[in-house]
Amino acid sequence: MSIPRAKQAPQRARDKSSLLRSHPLFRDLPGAVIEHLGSYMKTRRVARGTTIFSKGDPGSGLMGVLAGAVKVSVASADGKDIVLNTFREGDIFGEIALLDGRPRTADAIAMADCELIVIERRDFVPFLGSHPDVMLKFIEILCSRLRHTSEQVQDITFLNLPTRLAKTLLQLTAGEEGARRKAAITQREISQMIGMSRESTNKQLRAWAKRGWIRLERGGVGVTAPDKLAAIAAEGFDAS
Amino acid sequence: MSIPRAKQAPQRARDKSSLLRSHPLFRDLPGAVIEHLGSYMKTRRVARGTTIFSKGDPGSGLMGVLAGAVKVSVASADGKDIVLNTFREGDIFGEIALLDGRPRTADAIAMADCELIVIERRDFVPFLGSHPDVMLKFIEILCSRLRHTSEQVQDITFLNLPTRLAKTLLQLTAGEEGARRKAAITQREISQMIGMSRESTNKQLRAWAKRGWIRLERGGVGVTAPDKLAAIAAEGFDAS
DNA sequence: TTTCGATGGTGAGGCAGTTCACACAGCGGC
DNA sequence: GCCGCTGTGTGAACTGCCTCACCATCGAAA
Repeated sequence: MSIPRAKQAPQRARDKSSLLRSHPLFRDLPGAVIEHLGSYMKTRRVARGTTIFSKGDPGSGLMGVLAGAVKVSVASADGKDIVLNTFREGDIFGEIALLDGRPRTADAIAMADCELIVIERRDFVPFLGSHPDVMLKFIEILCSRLRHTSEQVQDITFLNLPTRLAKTLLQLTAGEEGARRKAAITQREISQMIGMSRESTNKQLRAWAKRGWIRLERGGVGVTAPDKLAAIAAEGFDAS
Repeated sequence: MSIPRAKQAPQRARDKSSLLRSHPLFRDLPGAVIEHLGSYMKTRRVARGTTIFSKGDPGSGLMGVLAGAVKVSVASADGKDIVLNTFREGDIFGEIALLDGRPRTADAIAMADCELIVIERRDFVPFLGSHPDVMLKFIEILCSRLRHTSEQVQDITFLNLPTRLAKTLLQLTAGEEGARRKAAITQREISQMIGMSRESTNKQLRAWAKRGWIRLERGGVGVTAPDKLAAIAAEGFDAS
């Protein structure tokens, strides 16, 4: 049984201004300002696999995820890929190019059918200049991104395959409980998130599946023994 | 012949308010504001090897380098170290904990005898709130940090030892020309910057020294053929 | 229905880099 | 002038992960 993907109509697609009102970035703003911003926003639907922006593009705007999931990754000369970050419903991304106006340094690709909002830099920057409180929120976001990326550097240099894989599986399925604890993602994408080869990743996944710690389906993974994975993620015990 | 280190009196130590006036972060501010900030600033001298702050510390302030050099690194459980960033004269660091008020996520260690300035968070945050232009500068800094750390992730996952080493040597000695092109740094520190073992790093360095591309001294490296290293850094050619 | 691309599964063999175990030289302190 | 620490140099053995070369299966498109 394979994991179903949102196809035509992404589920739980939320309204544009609903995202604005509920998002921590804008929650505290007066309604008139939200209206103002909303008028500058466009929405964009993209199918799974679509490239939303590419490395080297002039970084023109801020993106928000109304529905679906997006990965930000870079490709090496010889075809390898590494995922730098993933975003899902309610998240905002592409803020770096928005803020400093320099070209994008990575690709953004839809991991599922998505509905996105886009705010152009030329519309947003003037607004930002007159809203220091929003600037502060962006500073917070940038700080948390920096902490995240630093952690990724540490993980890559200090942890081995099983540890990184366990950690990533737990993150991917965080927030769900029991049998619902699953993620719709291909094994190739998982391998790119942990920076290992697809084959090695597959072998480790199978080993855990054999023990009943996870369930493998086409296009998805279910975590059945999060405690076992947590032990590996925390201690670095192998147990492959 | 070993590379001399600044001992008692760090060379070219600049005045506190001179740093402020000339630093891009504050350059455009009115003199009165600079005076105001200067009154909140303390200076701190630390010897090579001193821990300036540690992972887990409450992140209390912003640091600036008047003279010397600082590395920001993290240690793994089993004693390995990885350097996340290095700072030298005129640089500012520790801004993440300053801005979001969360604990430090890495250690800062003096790579040479240093003279630092410190501004406490409780003094700086109110100032920041009333100076949106300075907030914008910090946003720029954070963006460039993020780009730097992302590049580190890519380097670690895509490049091999010789390539990373060549790249790092060029960065370390950038700005100098000809025979002056050298860096005062131990091989252990280099190995921690590129995330490889000290032994492997040493072997690669020796191989290049034998070809006359670099000169090895106790506590330092001189680059004599930057073009050769650049070729390796760019193309990924080994030539070990 | 056939075909084809994307995904998942698996073993054999190779290699880059680690780990370990040294040895030796400079430099500061006493 | 000795001692001990830090920095460097080097080889042998080991190993985690990659690469390569397949095959099987599924789903969608033709």
